[in-house]
Amino acid sequence: MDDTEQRILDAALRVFASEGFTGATTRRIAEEANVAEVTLFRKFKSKKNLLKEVLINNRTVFSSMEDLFQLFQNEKDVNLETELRILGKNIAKAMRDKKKDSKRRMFMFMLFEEGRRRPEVSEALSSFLQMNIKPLSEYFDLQIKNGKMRTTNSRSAAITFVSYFVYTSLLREVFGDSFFGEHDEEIERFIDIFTKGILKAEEK
Amino acid sequence: MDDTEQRILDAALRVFASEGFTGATTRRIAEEANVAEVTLFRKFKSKKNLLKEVLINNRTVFSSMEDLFQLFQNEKDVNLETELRILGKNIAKAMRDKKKDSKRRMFMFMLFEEGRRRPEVSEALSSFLQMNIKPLSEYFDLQIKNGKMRTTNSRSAAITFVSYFVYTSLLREVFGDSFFGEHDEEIERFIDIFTKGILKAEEK
DNA sequence: CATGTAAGTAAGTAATTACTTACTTACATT
DNA sequence: AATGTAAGTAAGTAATTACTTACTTACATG
Repeated sequence: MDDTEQRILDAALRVFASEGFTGATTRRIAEEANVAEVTLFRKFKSKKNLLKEVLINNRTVFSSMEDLFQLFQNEKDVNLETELRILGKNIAKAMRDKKKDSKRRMFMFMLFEEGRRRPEVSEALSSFLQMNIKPLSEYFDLQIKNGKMRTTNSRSAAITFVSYFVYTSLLREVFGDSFFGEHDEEIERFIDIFTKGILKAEEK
Repeated sequence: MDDTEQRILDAALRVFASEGFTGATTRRIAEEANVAEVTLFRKFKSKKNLLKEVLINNRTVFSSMEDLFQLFQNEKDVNLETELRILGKNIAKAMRDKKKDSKRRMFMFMLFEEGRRRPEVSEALSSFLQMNIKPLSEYFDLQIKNGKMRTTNSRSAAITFVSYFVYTSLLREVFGDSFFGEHDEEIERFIDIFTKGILKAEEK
């Protein structure tokens, strides 16, 4: 992969993420990448095509959720609740630490908007989301098999889990940390509800 | 309220929702409202100001969640799980039936994007979200007091609940119904997890 | 040295867009 | 009949934007 091309792709990711597809200008992207605007067109033909290439370029990088799961592949005797708590905090940590991730998250967010109008975009988005949900529901299936988790639809459980993290990280992005309190405490509370439910014991 | 003004506000809501703020043109909005473009500027001065007025105009209408809760104010002896199941299905039904709601949801979605750049927008969005979360967590507080729900942070419970519905309705909007199965079944499964948790009884 | 390649510079085109100005039409109130 | 008001028509302005063309510079390779 060309260095100049890569720099343009990275810049495009950033600018698309912060301005949206319509709001992003090729001039801004070129500026961000430190190339002449014309170079951008020579390499990528059109703005539309650039978006497509950014998507392809980041397809593997987006699957960060998959990496997080490799942590658990070996450890077998750990408590499920503890494991999820660790997973949740790792996700939160990844979101906090890496500024790159914030850009990616916002880029994804932009894809939601753009996906409503452009089928190729929604397709790319769909396969990315599946990439997050699939390993998680496979993990849940395993836990059910191991008798650590009660029999529920594993995909529904995965969606519930992912919903929370997507939604709250979105809110944190828009409102800063003012909307919630401390990250880890909030996650503790979610995991508590997710694992034990909200009902009183005798009501079940 | 002026009839023409209202027609412009309604049209603006629709166009902002489907095109985003940047993508929406004043020409399109005027067309949708069946007025001359110049009328739009006479009444609302600028595109920015129009967005602001749309926000103000819809502030009360957005609080649909509040209405849904009035259903429960009187019934006291119903099972909490059943109640939540009904609430969930009502939300889903409202989303399915009313086409207006789809526009509002998409408008809200656009606000997330726009809110990152414009503080007035994120402010309006914040107060709207509070409007959804507040009655729900008050409801949970009541249930805890009545001994039907175990002691958890009611706000965290509300956010978990809302996360699921916001996220899945977003996905349905972008991907159609292909991403999930039947609406009601999916909700049943979520409520099951939300109320009972995912752990096996002996693991708690 | 000669040639090819990747990049920049500069200027420009055609379309779009938010917004303005000047004037007209239709209707309602005094 | 006279006046005010809310709307339309038409034309235009200044800026922006995606994208193009023509030419130049720098560098690497044969």
